[in-house]
Amino acid sequence: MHNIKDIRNNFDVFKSKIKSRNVNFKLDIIIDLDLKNRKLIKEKESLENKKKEISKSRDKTLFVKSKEMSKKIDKIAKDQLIVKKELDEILSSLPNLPLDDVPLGIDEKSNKEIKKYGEIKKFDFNPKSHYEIGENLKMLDFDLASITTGSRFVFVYDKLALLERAISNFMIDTHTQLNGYKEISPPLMANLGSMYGTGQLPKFENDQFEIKIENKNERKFLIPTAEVILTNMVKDTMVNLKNLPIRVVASTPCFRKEAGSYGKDTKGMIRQHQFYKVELVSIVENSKCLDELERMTKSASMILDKLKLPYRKVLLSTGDMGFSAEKTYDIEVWLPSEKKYREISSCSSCGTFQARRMKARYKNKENETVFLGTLNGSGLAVGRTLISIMENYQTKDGSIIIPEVLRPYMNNLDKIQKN
RNA sequence: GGAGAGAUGGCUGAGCGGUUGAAAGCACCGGUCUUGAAAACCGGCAAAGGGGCAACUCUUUCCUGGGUUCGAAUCCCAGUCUCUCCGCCA
Repeated sequence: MHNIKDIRNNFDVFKSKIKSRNVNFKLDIIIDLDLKNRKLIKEKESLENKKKEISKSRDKTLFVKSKEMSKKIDKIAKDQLIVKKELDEILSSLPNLPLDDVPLGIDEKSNKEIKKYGEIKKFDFNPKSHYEIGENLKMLDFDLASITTGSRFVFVYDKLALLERAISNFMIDTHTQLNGYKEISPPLMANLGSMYGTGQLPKFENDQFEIKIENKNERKFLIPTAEVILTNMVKDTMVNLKNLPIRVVASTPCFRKEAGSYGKDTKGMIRQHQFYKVELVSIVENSKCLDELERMTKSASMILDKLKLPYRKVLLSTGDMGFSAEKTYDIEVWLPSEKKYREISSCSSCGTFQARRMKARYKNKENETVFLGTLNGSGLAVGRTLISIMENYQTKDGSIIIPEVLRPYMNNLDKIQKN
């Protein structure tokens, strides 16, 4: 959520930053609404003040007048509320402002590669896609999932299911033991307030799976990412400075409608309605967001280092960033079958953007109440990690070598092969 | 699902129609003392919004939304959440 005062004082900067995010919305209306809003507030408050005086005087002869004023106040308050609501609706649907070092661009083509890591393996055969490998092993079944559930779901069997579980456990252990994150097993549903807090609502409602609930005052959603729940752990709270930074990690299923991506990645496990993801969330003093972003990105990429998978770090452009982000690094892993890097993690600093929506604050050293900084990142997407292991560690006969760091998590199994 | 109890500032907790934005304690910040710290003592300390260059000032807020009243944290109605007991159940 944007601060109207900041917008007012720096409208041109605000305008150009929002524009850089490919929002075409006539922003000038914000100024109009703000002016109108403040005018009505002024009117209302002056009447309220007079009314208060009457009440304080306890002068019975003025009581009638006071009653009239109440009616007037009600009317103005109603008008004011309409204006305020319109203003808030606009402000809450505008994305965060990108930091100055974020490359300008309309999509991923403008992303800036920071660095490549690891070595791309040369195969002496034509590497297969993960879904070919999985189906040959009879350990992935997309057809069955489409019968029981629908498209973009999958059954994972046997040793491949074990591998998926191992990946998740390995990641959590790494983050808790080496990177200072605390493990959480959170609810997998979020209420309206939480969805708003992290920025999934109101703008991206049609990407969310909503749970049907009898009580229509109550809305619940399956989490599209654990970020929603983990970040909202500080919603409406005043965090004690000495408890910062807060670093938490959770492995959860994530649910997304993937509306608008019809025909994209329809084959395989790349883009599913349900997938596991290990999520990192940091809650920090707002001045420390950028340091924390570097730290978080390192924590995430450490996983790929340990798995010995080739990847690259990319700085996203203004057009490719998520709604709440002010700066985002993507980590992209090499997929031999596609002969390109694919996103496996996205680490974002949201600055105070989410904290404003959540009313999540702390008292700084000067004893002022200020908004927290929030960051989130995948550490990593489990499904896509599974894919990348299958593809990068495949052998000519269709088996999969288990990366060494995962073997302790798989009863020391070193290879998955056809039964 | 049935029966009760509750929701007040960062926290604990008083207040139950009119100088109550709200006692007290804790926490926090500043100071005195101390070689330093602790303790003790003194002082400060809610948020959001409006107006003002500023000092400052005004409005709103005691779970949420309605209502009664000149006036509501306090009274009435509806809802949400939390806790306790009973039932059912992983």
